[in-house]
Amino acid sequence: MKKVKKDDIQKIEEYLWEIPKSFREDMRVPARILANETLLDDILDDRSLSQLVNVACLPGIKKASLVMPDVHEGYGFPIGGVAATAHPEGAISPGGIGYDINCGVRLHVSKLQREEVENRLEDLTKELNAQIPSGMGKGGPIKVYADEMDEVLTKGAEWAIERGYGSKEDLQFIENNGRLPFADPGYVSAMAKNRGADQLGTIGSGNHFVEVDYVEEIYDDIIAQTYGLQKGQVVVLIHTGSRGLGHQVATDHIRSMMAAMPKYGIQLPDRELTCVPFNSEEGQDYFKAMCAAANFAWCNRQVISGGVANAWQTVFGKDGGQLRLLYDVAHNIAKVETHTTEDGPRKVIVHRKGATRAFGPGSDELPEAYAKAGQPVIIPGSMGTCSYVLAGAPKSEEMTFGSCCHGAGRRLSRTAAKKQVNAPVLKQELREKGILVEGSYRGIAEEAPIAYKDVDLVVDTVETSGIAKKVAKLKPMAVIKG
DNA sequence: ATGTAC
Repeated sequence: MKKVKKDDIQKIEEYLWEIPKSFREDMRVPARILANETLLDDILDDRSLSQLVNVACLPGIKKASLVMPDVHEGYGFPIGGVAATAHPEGAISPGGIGYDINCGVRLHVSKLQREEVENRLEDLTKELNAQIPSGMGKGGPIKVYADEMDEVLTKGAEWAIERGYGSKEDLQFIENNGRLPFADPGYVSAMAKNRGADQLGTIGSGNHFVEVDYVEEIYDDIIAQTYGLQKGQVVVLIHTGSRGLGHQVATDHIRSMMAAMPKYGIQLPDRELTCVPFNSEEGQDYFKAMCAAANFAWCNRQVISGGVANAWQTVFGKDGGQLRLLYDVAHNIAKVETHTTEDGPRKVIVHRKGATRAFGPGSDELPEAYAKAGQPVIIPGSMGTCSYVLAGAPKSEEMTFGSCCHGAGRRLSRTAAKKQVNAPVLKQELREKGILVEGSYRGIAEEAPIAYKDVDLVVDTVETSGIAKKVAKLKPMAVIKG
């Protein structure tokens, strides 16, 4: 396969680069990279750009194959990628969504200030760790079987709210109100349901976490006020997805799609791009299952919010107040949306893999309270650095199908990170910086700050590109990991 | 990411 070299990439505007369609004859659209030169140079040596070019070959892809500045290699598609295909006959590809269907983040805001929480940080960390199971394969206190699981898969976050995890007001602050209507549990295998049966309310491992932060800086006073963020305020960030259930949904449907592909005469440069027409039987089966797994993930994050609230109340009592949900947004998902393409406005299937929806002001997908501000875009950084709250801006519609980056983005593989990092030492270093970390040494090593790109650089790139606006910077105080 | 490899 022809490797992408710097000479093959044209700069088309500040922080926007293009690999033209002429680069390889199987490309159907150009490939575009949102990055500054430093971030671009970092990805020339790995497979990110080859994968980006491969995605440009998908049947029905519109306008361009895109990557955000936090891009890195993934299964078939790069992580940090966006691909929109023609609805209804264009491709749907599980690799464009990822194994962790509806991996996403939610942010809660507390009424407490940094100083008030700092005094009790040890206790709070212990309590969060006790309330929220983490780690590979770890189960939680709730068990959902048979009909009840089908209800979770259909209702999403609402299922948890009905059982006392959070309140009805939360729903409007979740992307799609925490429920995709096309979910059909009938397309989720018994094995997938079984793997998820005891995993509601658990964070899993890898980059998943529950983190306590304080607002270190406000960049946009008006939007911050709209979102209810103030300097010094303590917030809680939750990052997890659909656990073993979503993973099994991806596994099952990738397998059946691979078998079905010849029937549709689809040929692709990489078998990991497996896809079928969205409106084919296999495409619809996967889509319904993917929506169900997405609902499971929203339910999972909602149950975790309940665990966080319990820990909060235990440590701070009634005076600690509530943890209002600021927003919950997915970054591994496919959606049918209307966007402007080379055909004008039309329906497309937007694959976001390690990319966050970032709708600008005026979108009717936003809660009323945020209509003028734009959608909150939550960007978790790495463990010891910082995270950001951004607001979706108008240019995201023009440039990225209403999408933005999803984090700092890996620069080292998990294995490379483990080789370079001494976890006990890192844990102690972070403690000396005032950051308490609970998690396995393996998890801590794999997620070390050195394993990630510079989140400040990533965020500056998306802001300069105009797809999102900086609202606030969050500094970690305590992290619970798998 | 993931009962860390069909």
